[in-house]
Amino acid sequence: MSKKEKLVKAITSRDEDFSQWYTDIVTQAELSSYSSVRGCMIVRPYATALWELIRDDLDRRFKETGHENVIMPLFIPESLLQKEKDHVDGFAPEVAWVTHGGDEKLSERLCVRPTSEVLFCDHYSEIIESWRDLPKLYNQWVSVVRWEKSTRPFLRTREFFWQEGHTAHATAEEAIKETKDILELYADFFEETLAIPVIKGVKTESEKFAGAETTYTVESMMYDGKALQSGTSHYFGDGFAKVFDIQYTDQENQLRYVHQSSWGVSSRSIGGIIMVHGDDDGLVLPPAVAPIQIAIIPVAQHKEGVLKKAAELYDLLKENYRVKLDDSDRMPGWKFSEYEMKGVPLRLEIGPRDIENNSCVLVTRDNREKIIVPLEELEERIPGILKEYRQRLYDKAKAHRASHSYTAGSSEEFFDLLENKPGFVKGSWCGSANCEAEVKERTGATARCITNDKVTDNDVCMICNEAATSHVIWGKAY
RNA sequence: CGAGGUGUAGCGCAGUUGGUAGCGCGCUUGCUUUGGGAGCAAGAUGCCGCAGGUUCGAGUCCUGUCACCUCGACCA
Repeated sequence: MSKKEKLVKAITSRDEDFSQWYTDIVTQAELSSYSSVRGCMIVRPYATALWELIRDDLDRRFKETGHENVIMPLFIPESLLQKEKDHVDGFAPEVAWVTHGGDEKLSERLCVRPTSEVLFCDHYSEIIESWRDLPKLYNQWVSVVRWEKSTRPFLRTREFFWQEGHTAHATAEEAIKETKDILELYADFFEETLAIPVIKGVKTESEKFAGAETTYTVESMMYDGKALQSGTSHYFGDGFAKVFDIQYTDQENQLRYVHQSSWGVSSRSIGGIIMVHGDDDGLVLPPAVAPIQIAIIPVAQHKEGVLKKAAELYDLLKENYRVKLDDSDRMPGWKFSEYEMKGVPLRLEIGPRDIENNSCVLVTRDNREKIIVPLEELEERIPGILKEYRQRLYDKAKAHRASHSYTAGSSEEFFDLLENKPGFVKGSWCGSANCEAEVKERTGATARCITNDKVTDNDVCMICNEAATSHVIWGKAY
């Protein structure tokens, strides 16, 4: 079989039809299934394992930085949701309502949480009294519901899984520091753990979270050049505190409002992993979150000693890695394709020839390079091989982003790039919502984030030609 | 929620002017195979999305409805 020929015919080529490719991966790699509830997905065991690893990594980071997990109710009374105007305006159109308990109509309808700011605020108003109670660094791992019109597995579903951190601080400075620290935490998580390069920045007024003063974001670029908002961290100032009356007494016996932040990363990140790293043979998973890191495939397993040796290697490696020994009666070639489809970083082949040479064959998922390793070197070689593998994923994604990123020097160039080149376009902006809306109308692209690049006197708005106040990354988004 | 498309076996599909259900893959069992999705043989699997209607007779025609897909609008 030629190298160029697609090994797995079941997957549509990425370049031919990207969204069909995405759907194929999701079903073929057994990540999710459609459920009987429209817009909600079944997260299958493989994707659940992936999500658990993502969760564990983030959770460890949160706990290392002093955060505590809590669990808030699934429901929000309508009156509570109504309290903060911007917030309710932002979410009301897409909330699901519970109106009955059994046969009885509820005196007040309950919404299924689309996010939990108001629940945390309500709770904080009761438990915070003194400066000694601060800061409160809470997080929860839950699912939320937003009644989306059109849905796609992992990227947009009516119920999705996430963590939402909600913190309360004595001062604005402290809350802003928290907001930014979390942004850094998220960036590091995406880059190190998921090998996905991100751009950090601030959302524009029209793109920021409903009720926030400032929204920070990490944005990543998918293979098709579209952006995925991968994590957000919001600074609330004391806006919610004033509405929900969250006050504490400071060291001078003065009543003060707390300053708050909230931040979240969702199961959407799974969609990001698929669309950044995946290829025409299936998923490609970063080692840190791969449910199976090494797949051991015995070759000619009916021959004496093969399964025994494979089992020995399994026992050796399972101490430090998530290993799967596939001794099913499938053909070896079938197994190769199967674990490539599932994005397993490393395949270990062991057959009679290897046993004779006291070695085995390691194959890395991304480039399919075959490395023959003497068995006595196996344990010491694997960490380096996985490290280089992760680095290749990251470098490849970064190079792809670089080759699909542009800086517009003029208005014509700006609109031409956005209309004709998939990817990110950096362009200076005057700060007006009208100009932003015009870009969206003409090109479908939105302001992904404001960078902290310096603005000079020569920089003008790409839309209206007035003096620019910031540099913005523009792009079409999921 | 707008425009278009598709619903027939687990999956992908065929099914002619209306005449009573088929192919490929997968699944089960057995034998032979095993270094890139094996071969042969024997099996199993259907309220033709759902509800009405026309007809002696409907997968096929009509009406309604639901679901899914693609593209817009809205959004993590």
